Amino acid sequence: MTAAGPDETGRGRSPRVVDAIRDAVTGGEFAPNQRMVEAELSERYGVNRASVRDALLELASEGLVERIPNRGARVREVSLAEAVEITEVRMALEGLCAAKAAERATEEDRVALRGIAASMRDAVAAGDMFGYSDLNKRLHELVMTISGQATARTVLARLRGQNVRRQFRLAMHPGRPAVSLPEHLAIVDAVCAADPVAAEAAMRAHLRSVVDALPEVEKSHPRRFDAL
Amino acid sequence: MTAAGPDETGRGRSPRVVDAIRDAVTGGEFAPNQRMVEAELSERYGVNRASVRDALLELASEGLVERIPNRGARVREVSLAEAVEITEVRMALEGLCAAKAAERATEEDRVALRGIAASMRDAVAAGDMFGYSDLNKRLHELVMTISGQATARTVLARLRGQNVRRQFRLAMHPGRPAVSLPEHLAIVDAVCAADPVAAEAAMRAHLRSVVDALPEVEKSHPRRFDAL
DNA sequence: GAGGACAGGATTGTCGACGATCTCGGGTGG
DNA sequence: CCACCCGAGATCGTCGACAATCCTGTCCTC
Repeated sequence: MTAAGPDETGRGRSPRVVDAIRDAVTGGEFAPNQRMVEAELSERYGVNRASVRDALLELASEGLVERIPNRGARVREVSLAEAVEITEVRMALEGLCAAKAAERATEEDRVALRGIAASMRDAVAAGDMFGYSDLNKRLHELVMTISGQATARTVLARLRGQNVRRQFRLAMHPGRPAVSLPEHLAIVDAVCAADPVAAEAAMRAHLRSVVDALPEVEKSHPRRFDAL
Repeated sequence: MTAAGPDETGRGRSPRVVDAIRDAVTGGEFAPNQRMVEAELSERYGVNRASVRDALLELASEGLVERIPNRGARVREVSLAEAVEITEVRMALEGLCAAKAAERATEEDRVALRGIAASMRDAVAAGDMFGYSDLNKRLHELVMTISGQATARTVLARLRGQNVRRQFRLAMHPGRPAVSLPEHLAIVDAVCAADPVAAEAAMRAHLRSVVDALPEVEKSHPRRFDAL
């Protein structure tokens, strides 16, 4: 058994194709609902069609692409309703992780958490949206790491991939940091205070506010034409 | 949004091989840590090795088998610690579903829930462990269905596959129904009373008791020799 | 002109074979 | 006697080709 824990679902394989396509999808190089023809991807990435096929299988199980039996794969369109569902699942799971993290955090963990909190304050003060978005991700990941919940971590990693773009747009939404910063600070405070109940409540409150904000950013950000 | 919900992660493909192997694994035809050589499975199920390969990829992403890059796949051994983690995740997620179900349940749903509750009482009174185990599964699934949370449902379905056998052993544990029956009835009552807070609390209390019971059944049930 | 059948093209699903990588055993030198 | 090297065996990863399936546009019939 390794030291860190088995969060990598042992799939090994050739990591390059599946990761390349995953990055392309999450990075927005493929539009939602765009067809992903195996032969095209095969040529684009310079690998065999079977490898592309395996990669698409993997991405389908991650929920990033959608496969229809004899009709091929396409980028999965995550509707607003699904984004809300996913965030509600995050609420439940990250709430659990926050509680566990409050129970298990070492002094070293607390230092790291407070460091992120301080950086967040600075980023918001400096108007550094991009930096704040990155810190946001790091904070949530650190809480999961401290919690030691490998299962929840794996599930959450999978779900996060499905709406990274929406999360990013939310982070860039004007006025959003003013709301989320105190929520993040409350999470850090509760975990550092070793108060599981408060930590879970703070995390759930934060993600509840994300749920409430999702329709807002949806309205202001015009949808790409997603006909058919 | 569709009516029933898109819980089938669009993987399509040839369902037969992957389902056959999945059933074999969850049914205990393969011992934990047993090697699963692609060529052997290929012959056993009368399909090509590539199909077996795809199936193993799928099962690896479901957490049922473990794949090591150039060394093949084997049945994943779910440790007690992992089973606890999985149940804790279920606690968080099914708690969410119970709350949502309490908000959304129709009169028809309530009738179905009370029907299961009554059948559970009868099964326990008659000492029908097997029937009770089946009703247990149906109750949890019905709550998920009523909740309308397709995302949580998909995640939970995946997790359940990883410790069906342990769940079954737990249900068969002597004295267990006496503990779990009132918990199940409390869940049904709270959902039927349209009380989300109580429903979530009841579900979480139930799965907390499952977490607490896991080490017990582990002790009384001798582990199969899992060397190496 | 409308509806249905049919052929054409495109795409996926399946197959057998080749090459790459890893593990395990025997042999050799210190 | 132990450590290292190396070849054999086994298994996985990759490849190109064939067959099955599905969608699209066209043609025929009413």
